[in-house]
Amino acid sequence: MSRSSVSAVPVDSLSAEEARAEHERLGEALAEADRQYYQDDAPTLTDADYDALRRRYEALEAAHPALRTAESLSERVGAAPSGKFGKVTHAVPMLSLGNAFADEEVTDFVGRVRRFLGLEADAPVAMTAEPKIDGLSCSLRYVDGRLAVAATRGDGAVGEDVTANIRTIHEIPQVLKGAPEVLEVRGEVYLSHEDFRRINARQEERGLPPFANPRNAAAGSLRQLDPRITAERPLRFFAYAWGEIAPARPRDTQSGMVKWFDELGFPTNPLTVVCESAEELLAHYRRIGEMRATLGYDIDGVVYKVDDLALQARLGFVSRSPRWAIAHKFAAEKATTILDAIDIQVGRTGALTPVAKLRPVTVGGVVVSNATLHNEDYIKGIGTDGARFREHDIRVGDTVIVQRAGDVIPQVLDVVPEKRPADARAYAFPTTCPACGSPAIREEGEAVRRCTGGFACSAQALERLRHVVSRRVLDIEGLGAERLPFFYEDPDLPIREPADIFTLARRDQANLKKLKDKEGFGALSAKNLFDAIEASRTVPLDRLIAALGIRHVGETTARVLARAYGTWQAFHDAAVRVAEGDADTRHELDSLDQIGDAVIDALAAYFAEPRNRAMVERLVAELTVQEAEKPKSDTPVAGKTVVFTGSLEKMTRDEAKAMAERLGAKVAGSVSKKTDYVVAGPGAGSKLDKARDLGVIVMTEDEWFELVK
DNA sequence: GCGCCTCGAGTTCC
DNA sequence: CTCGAGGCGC
Repeated sequence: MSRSSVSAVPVDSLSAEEARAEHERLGEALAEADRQYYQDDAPTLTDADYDALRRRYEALEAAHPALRTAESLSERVGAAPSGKFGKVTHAVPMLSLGNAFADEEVTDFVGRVRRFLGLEADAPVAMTAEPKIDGLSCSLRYVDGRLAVAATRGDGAVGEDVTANIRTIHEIPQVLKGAPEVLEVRGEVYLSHEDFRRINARQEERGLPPFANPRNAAAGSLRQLDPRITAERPLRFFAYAWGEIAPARPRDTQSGMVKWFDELGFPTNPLTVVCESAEELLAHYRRIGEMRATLGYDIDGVVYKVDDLALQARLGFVSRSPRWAIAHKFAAEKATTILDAIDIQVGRTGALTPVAKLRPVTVGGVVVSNATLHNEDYIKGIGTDGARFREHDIRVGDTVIVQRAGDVIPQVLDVVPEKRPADARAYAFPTTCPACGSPAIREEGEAVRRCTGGFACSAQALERLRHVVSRRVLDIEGLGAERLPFFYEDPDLPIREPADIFTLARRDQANLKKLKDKEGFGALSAKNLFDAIEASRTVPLDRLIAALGIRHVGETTARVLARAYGTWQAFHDAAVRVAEGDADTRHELDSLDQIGDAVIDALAAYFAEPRNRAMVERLVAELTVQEAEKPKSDTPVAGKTVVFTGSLEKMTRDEAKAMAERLGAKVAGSVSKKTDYVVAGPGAGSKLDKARDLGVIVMTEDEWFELVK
């Protein structure tokens, strides 16, 4: 049999061994064909032959699910960055939006915007309202009017290069007339209901499994390695946002920008309107809700944005999402099913989290079989659920109501008491760790029960490693949740602590290249893994601090610490000092924004433990740590610590803080001997007195503006 | 001391 | 995405 011919033996009549052999052979042939097609640009197979191979390969996996491993080609195509799509760093990050479900949250949002801007409670603020399309967000970069790069959202900072696939979308112009030198248009790629049905019919004709919903089909189509497949899928696009624009943005409102996109030839959503109050926004929300079923494409809510771009700039961002926009989601679809069991998972901090194992049920187009139960009290029904007191206690065997929160995360909402089996017993939450058997205790006043096993608990160790390699921390491609347990257990090349990741290649050399001979590993995947690890060896200080996994020190707090200390050595020394009980250092940390006793205690406890310190030393010895992005140093207030107090009249407190930080100053909450300036509005009290006692410079808002001008 | 806001730590499915 | 809790303003 030649490599490119396809066996006619029905896949389900093959033995497991025969199937495995054929699967492997086809995988190699397909990989080779891909290489020729993409790299050498010289295909040796016709499209039809390639498709036949591919279909046989997938049919084998369908009949023999054991073949569908992380190494499988079909997994590599829809899954995480496979190395086949290039990475694209967004010039301006693509952020996510905050959510609202109840009308009240929308009113709150509008109130928050007004308050932040210092407007009267009933002052009109122009806001746009537009349907929230349920597809994939994409950023299209045009240089000199030609489509240059198209990227998926990714983690918001770095996405995947899907330019070739985007070029197959007819609705997206390849060339723009009268566009600025650089223009990034952002919007949603989606599939209409009609086209979705057509694609699924074709999938079935070809004996392939149908897509669960239009969004999955759109995602699968956009992330095809083969643009010829994408071209068969009539994807559509709506433009609603932008990234970099140079030399200048031509309009000064959100609605004006969308109109401009329309003039440039992009599809824009016809249901976009400008409103002036929360009531008008809600009225439009209801109008769109009524039209939902007849729109012909999926939407999952309505997005509201402050229209004036100057106001958007003043409002700025909160951590990951803009303060000037919110997504008002439609109520999630609910379903009932039976709770078969309650599993306990152990997190990296030792937290025991109960997970509901459900009789599989379709909710919102996806089959759900697991759902979080949050904690011990949630199962008992202690506490409140919004306005209403929860009275359920959740028992194994119960019929439960499930929804996908924000249409994503499955959640057990309630039980149906009438359907409770007579023999159902109240759930007894374990008091020992299911992984290591150590006692699991609940601290006074805490909701979570934690395993006390610490270093002895393998579940915790594994979760800590998982945290280290995760995307928001060291982001090591090819060493994800799937592979880590395999390395953790491995007798030859174990990864038991973070430093082990970076010594892996060395140890492998010493062991005569064992990795590539391991099951599921080839020479290529071993090399890819080593390359990814090498690429992560240089880390920004904030990510390193986040990687330590200190309680209460996540992404944001790590960044605060990194900026405050600048270098690993400075941070490390401060942490050691505070662990030794140094009061000055404690005070210095306390003066940092958002850092208080709980964070300092956690930091001190971590560095007081010799095993942690040794582990960290070993890790840092393997890394090149980049100094933290220096705050601006060329402004009059750079490096100074400022405290705002009293009622500010020229700017809101948040604006004042954002402004000072932009200029490289640190904003502290309380006055200390480290404070350089106190900016006092009318009605300032004890902080002003303290500033005078300490001889700190006190100024008015006007004097502050004069200083920073 | 209370209440608001933000962050961290947990979670699912593709 | 949600919940709980820390930080901080009032």
